[in-house]
Amino acid sequence: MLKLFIIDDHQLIIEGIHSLLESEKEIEWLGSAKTPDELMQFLKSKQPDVLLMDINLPQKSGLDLCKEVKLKYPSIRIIGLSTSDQPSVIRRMIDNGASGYLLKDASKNEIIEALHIVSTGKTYINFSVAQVLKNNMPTENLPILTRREKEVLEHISNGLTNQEIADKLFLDVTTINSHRKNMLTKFNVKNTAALVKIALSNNLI
Amino acid sequence: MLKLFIIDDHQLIIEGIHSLLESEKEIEWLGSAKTPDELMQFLKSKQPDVLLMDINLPQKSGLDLCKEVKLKYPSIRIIGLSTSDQPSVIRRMIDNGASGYLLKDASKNEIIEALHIVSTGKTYINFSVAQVLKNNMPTENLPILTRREKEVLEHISNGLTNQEIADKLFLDVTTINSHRKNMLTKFNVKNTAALVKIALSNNLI
DNA sequence: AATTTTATCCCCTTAAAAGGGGAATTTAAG
DNA sequence: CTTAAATTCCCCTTTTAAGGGGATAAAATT
Repeated sequence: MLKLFIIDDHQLIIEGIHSLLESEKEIEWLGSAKTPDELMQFLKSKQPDVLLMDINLPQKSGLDLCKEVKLKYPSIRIIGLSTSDQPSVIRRMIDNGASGYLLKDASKNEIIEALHIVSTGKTYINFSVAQVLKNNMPTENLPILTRREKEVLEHISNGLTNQEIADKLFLDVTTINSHRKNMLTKFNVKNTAALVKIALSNNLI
Repeated sequence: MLKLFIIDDHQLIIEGIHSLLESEKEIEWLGSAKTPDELMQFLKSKQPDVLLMDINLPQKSGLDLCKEVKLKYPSIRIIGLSTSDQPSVIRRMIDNGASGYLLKDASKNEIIEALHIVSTGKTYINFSVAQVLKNNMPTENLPILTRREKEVLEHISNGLTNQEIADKLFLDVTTINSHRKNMLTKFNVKNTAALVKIALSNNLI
């Protein structure tokens, strides 16, 4: 009996997967959560064998949540679930302790297969996901934004100037300027417009 | 008996909804499509009463597809389905002939309710969608970018300076600067970072 | 045919960001 | 504990964008 729990902010997907797996005798549906808080609350009392996790959660990034869950409950296997097929995200998800990755265009059989493989401790990568990863092995090393940088970048993308951001965060203008320059260097771009574009199209903010 | 067809590029959602509605006796599942071509092919032979349509299709925008289907088969009721809750998209979807709109965080019951309401010719708007619309009634009229502006903005988002864009398009720097300033005015933002963000998150470039 | 939008070019001024350094303290990681 | 990374602050100069005007010709709409 494979105990399964799912976290996704979309009710439809939760119900859909539930309904899809209902007929599977060897899968036990432990329940679902729509927010990270709900999930962590549930895990206190009961732990699934496998956790299906949508990585595009509104409140918290799946990356962070994955790390958090793995830290507290190392025995839980996590399968990332998403529509996006950005290699960087997939790779980072695996780095953060996920045992597998499924795109939402997977079929019922693929999910079931993934659940079983993962529950035995192996890693499952969807075929199409594997393709994406393979084609991007050499390239695609996205810089990592620190917490502060992310915060600053968010304000930048909302049109605030260095001075305004500084006021808002109770910091010096030069500090904000430093962060800004650091990010430009990190991403190897030469102005804010390009920075915002890269960050947005990689879901970094 | 309500004949239902669904188009969505995600297998999981198709199967999920199918499984979800299987037990509903008054709903007849006609089938599903993953691409606009498949859909149009199917419609030649058979027409559903209600068509559930994901508006974030990779090939073609749901907006256009909706218009196309409605033109050829006016009797088919269309319900837009998406994760996004951008008021502009929802409104344009309705403008293009959709009879309803569901967010993917709707529940089973909401879907069933929507299907029935829509099939009688009425319009169904999800509660949360309605909220979004209401809060954006007066505002939310996205400016329209001209061909040239779009071209310039694309270069801006790639990090080119006015001078570089001017060189590339064989124009004067002041021209590019004019376009830039026009766009800032149009979108009511005060710098390029915010401009790029708005444009990207509304798929304008 | 008349009007509005688009696209182009021009002026000048100010504000802000980018570029190029350096350095001190926290905080996190090995 | 020791090292590395993150966060903070500072200097200075140059480049670029933003703000506030205006003008003209070509398209596109009405």
